[in-house]
Amino acid sequence: MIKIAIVEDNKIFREALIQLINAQSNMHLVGEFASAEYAVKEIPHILPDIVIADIEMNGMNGIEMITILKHTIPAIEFLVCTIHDNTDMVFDALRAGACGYILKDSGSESIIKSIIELYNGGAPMSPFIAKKVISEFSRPKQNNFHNLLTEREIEILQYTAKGLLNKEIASLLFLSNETVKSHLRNIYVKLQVSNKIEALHKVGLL
Amino acid sequence: MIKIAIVEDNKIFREALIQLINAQSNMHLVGEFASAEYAVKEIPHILPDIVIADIEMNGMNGIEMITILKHTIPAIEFLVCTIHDNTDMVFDALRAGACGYILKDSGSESIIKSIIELYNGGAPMSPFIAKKVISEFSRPKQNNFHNLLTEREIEILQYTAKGLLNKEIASLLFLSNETVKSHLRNIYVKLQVSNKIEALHKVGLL
DNA sequence: CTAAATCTACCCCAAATGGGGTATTGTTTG
DNA sequence: CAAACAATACCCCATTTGGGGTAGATTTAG
Repeated sequence: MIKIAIVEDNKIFREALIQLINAQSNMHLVGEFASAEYAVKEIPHILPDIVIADIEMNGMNGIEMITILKHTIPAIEFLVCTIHDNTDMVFDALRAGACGYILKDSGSESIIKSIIELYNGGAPMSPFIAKKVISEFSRPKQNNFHNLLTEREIEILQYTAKGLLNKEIASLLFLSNETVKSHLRNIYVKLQVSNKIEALHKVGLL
Repeated sequence: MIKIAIVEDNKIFREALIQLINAQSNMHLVGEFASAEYAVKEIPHILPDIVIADIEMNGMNGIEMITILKHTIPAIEFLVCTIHDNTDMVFDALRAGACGYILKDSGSESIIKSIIELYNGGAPMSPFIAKKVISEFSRPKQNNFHNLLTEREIEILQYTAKGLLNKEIASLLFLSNETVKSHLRNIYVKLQVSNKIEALHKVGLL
């Protein structure tokens, strides 16, 4: 029996979800909330296995709610169910601790399947969301600054990112410290920054 | 008609995959390779839509192969199909440019479904793999250094991570530069490092 | 071939950072 | 309450970094 709570401020969608859950023999609805504030207060007492959460809500949003609840009771799994597939929102939700992210237009069977997958330790996502998430890993590889920076400059930035001092990089590459410094200065001009950490930010190494 | 190539050094599994693909009306097998070296040479000429790749192979492994081919022809999508669900291997594959990662014991239907999902722009993964990937995003949140560093120290490290100078942090927080420096020195001692970038590494902000 | 870009390396100097102290003021906790 | 911790802020001094040049050697591109 999977204990489920729903946090959704849209009444129509909330009612639909409730009906859907109640129709399942292996699920039990233990709470329904129309606001994140209310959910944050009550969920610690009812301890559901899974919380189905909307993100865009009046007052406290779903991300903040997940952050708080996940911190209080890490065992609860969150299935974000929203109309938005905005990239930032997806990653904010995942960082907050959500393990599933599906879109509201997914259809009933899909939602049920997602709940079960989540309960079994999986991470259900819409294919489109999954692709976004996966792409995040290969993104840093094909970066854009390869046009701007030379091979040597990138090499030196990479060692810089590891926390090495200029002189350490210099001995590694059999260069003078001054040469490493020269490269760094050229990098700063190209990236329009003025220190190592800013440079690492620009090229996505930070 | 989905054009598929297979790279797999295990003959039995390769034959099984070939039979499976050939049995599908909407798929067309355009190449089968028993080694990554051979695949790297030939695949650029046959231009499949999807390459089903093993990772553990004699000679060049699947990761290197994907890295090379993805770099040459970014349009090809890779479905990694392996017996290993080792964390490092999964992330290496994703970083190399694979968009799907399923286990060999997934079953025929599951493999077919994954190919179709990949072809449609999704990112098919075994639930267990998906969970690993998703967890990677929330991992940095529940870090261990909250016991070691004070609130103020974490705050200062966070501004440091943004590339701010000590004096900029000082004015932001209405402190003296010397105070910021003091905090940083205490941080260095606690983390056993000796500069900002190393410190950011230790706490996972880099 | 000439021009541009890259890699190398030096100069000087100022600013920022790191490492060693010490000290005052609260706050927390055993 | 005393001890420990946290936050603030100063001292001195060495090292590192950043910003400005210049310049030779090589490689690349027009």
